[in-house]
Amino acid sequence: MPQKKLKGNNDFFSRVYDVTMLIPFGRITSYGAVARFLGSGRSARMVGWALNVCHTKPDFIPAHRVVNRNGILTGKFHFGNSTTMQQLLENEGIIIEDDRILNFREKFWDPSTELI
DNA sequence: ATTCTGACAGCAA
DNA sequence: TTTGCTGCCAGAA
Repeated sequence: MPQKKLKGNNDFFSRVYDVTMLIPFGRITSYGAVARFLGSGRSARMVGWALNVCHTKPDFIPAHRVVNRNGILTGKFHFGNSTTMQQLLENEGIIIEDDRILNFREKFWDPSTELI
């Protein structure tokens, strides 16, 4: 069987995708929260980098549910149209105004707390 | 091997 | 309050 790049069992990216896909419908989280759950609390940039190439993955990654710590849709430009990310979130009941989630704290989902 | 970059976060001013 | 710099780690050239 082909040895696919054996970089450890699951590479960092796979974990990011796994956690991201576990985000419940209508909930959101932050890059830092995911990074912290993965072990490196200060590697939030890697989470964003992983989501940057999530389009190359066969599975659907709800990357629109991941925003920065301010609740701002910093990655909306990576969804093709700038309004796609906001549309997806609003479709899940998230209220967004001026690229910022209003009820961010209410909808926030921390994997290290909720996921156990 | 070295250098640059990145969908961030934290802190200083 | 906002702005800017720094740290962080993995991938691409």
